[in-house]
Amino acid sequence: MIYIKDLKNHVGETVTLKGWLFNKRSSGKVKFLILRDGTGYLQCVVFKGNVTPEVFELADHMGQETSFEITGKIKEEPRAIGGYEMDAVDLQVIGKSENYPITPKEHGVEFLIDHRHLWVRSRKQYAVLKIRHRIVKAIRDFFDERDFTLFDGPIITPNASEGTSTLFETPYFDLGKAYLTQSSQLYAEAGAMAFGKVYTFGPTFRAEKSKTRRHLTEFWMVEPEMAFYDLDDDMDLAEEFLEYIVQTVLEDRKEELKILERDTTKLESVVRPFPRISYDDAVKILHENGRDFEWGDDFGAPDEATISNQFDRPVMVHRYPAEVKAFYMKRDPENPKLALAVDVLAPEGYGEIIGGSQREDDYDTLVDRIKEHDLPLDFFQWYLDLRRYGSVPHSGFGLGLERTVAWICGIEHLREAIPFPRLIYRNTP
RNA sequence: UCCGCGUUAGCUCAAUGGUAGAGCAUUCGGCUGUUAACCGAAGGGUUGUAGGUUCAAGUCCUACACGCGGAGCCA
Repeated sequence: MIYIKDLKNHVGETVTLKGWLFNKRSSGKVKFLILRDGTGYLQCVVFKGNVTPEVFELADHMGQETSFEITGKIKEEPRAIGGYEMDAVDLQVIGKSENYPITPKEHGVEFLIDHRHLWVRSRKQYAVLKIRHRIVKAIRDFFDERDFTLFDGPIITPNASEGTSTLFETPYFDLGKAYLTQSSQLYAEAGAMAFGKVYTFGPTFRAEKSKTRRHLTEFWMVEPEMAFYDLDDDMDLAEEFLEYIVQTVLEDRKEELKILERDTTKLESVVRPFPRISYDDAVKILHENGRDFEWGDDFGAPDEATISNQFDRPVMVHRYPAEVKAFYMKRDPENPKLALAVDVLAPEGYGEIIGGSQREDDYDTLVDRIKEHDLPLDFFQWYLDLRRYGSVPHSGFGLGLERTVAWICGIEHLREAIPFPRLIYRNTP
């Protein structure tokens, strides 16, 4: 099987390619069929004199997205998309396509999501999902090369790590209710005590009634967890990690970034060191920019945008008021009102892409925190075991895959960053 | 849950309260180098639903449904 991406090795040869009709133009006795095969696009030229009358007639009646097999000689052609072109001598339809809904003109969001199963064939969606795949591979490579062990958490969980209000619920045989995971972090902590450095990578589920371009009910998250790392070590890793992902995509997915018309200078500046500012500094920035903000609150989306707009690369905001953060985060020994937490805010208003912290490693303190948050102590006995048997300082963070994809691709909405988005009012197709 | 905007041809959108149109798609015709090709023609509508005001409603009013954007919450 020969694919379009490999045509540079077949110049001058007569080859047979298989794919779908992306677009078609004609001019009297010459027809241009744009073939799409999942690896690229190729303009196939059908001259009336080069093919049988039947084939020429057939070329005229193929609808958009018809699947077909075409044979012809490959030549270099700077005028054509991709730089190569085929002079066709034969053509065969594999599966016909009539009245394909997604035409080469503009469409609205609702229509496109209704046809998501077809929309992924479009050039821009194709580019986004190719980049998503490269990001996933970069994530795995990064941790694998640094001696992290993949240690996935369960999807079905018995309890909430931070309360049950935002969880999807499902009946579970005689045990009553179970929930879909909203984070594998607690399980990753168990892994870190076994393997030293681990990461989990999988889908997570949030039943939050968020109806914005930055939210999905099902999204993918990668969560590294490291024994003997403090908050500074955690931030060092997060910054190296983001630089690696962005620079890898810049290097490896130039073609796709071009299709997306991404301003790559905004990505080229994503190199270490990233600015690190405390929550207090961030509040100062908000006040200097005329925002009404009270110390102790968590940042809203417009606040995050104001902060991240001060910098040309991701900014790490650390040491948040403990009250707005999760129970498992360790307090700052120098100021017990603060949690040793860090959020990484992406540039260009893409918001929080990483949330992390140093974890509470003291048994008694953790028990107090669980009680303060009115969480059921019974459920956390296994988690407390990690503090009973050889507890160590440890840290980790979670990176939202779709937000990272959206940021790197420069797309408006998270729904385009995953093949089949799940939103509060949509679970089809 | 709250706030704002929207719903007209298969799609994207027009239409002072007065005969519902255009581009794309489709079908037919023309063109030997097109790049979202172009040119000509044809078909295609219970204007989201239910009421109301008016001589007259796509347009004004009310309710509902659905969609989009945002807030809160979060990755």
